[in-house]
Amino acid sequence: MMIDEFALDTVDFAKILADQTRQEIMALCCCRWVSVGELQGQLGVSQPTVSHHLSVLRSAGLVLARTEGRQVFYRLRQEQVLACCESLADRFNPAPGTGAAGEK
Amino acid sequence: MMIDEFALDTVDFAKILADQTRQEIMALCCCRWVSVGELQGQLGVSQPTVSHHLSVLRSAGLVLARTEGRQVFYRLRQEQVLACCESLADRFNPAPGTGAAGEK
DNA sequence: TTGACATATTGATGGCTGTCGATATATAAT
DNA sequence: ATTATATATCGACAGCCATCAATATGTCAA
Repeated sequence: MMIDEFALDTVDFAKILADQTRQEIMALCCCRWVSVGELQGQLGVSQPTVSHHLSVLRSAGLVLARTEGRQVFYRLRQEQVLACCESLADRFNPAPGTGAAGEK
Repeated sequence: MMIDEFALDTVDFAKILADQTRQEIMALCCCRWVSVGELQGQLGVSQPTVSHHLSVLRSAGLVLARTEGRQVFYRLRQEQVLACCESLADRFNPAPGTGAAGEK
């Protein structure tokens, strides 16, 4: 149960988060569709840089993309992100409740 | 409320987690005191490397250190780690209830 | 088709950092 | 004091990656 297509490794997930610009992009497209242009406007970086980060996020399955006309809108896959955050937290939590039998 | 000495920035926190060896160290000293030597034994890296990572974790306030004789024992500050994980998750959660006034 | 606009890709570069060997520091034992 | 053990620090190096300028690709308008 609770197994999505493929979950991100906790280290890979952290590596993706380990960048200021990328976290800002994630926050900006959190609960709404945002175009690349608007992202570039908000952040202070070049357009190729924005595309690069979006490519990373897309490869990791952390954003969805929707093309409309000549622009592309992105949106954060919040469930995936939160699931990864939970995996992280779990790694540093003693696991008394894995669903197995002999609970303490 | 809920303001600890100083909380880690979400980006800085992610950067600290963005390394395989460091996450392993954190997991190894999660709920117990572990010496540098034992860490080195478990991981496949040199002793200076272990010390380096511990230094990073110590500077970030994510581990406690206790010297005993000639060895030093480290232990993860789980509360800090979990608090940072929560900060991360919060960043990608719409915040309808921050306690502030003008909710949407 | 031509031109304007939006995004993606390529290639190059500079900075950061994880790693190690060598060495320093500190403590315990003889 | 000397030696052995445990950890920390230093210096150097290699690999990774965020960034940009230039260019390619794709789409709409005229």
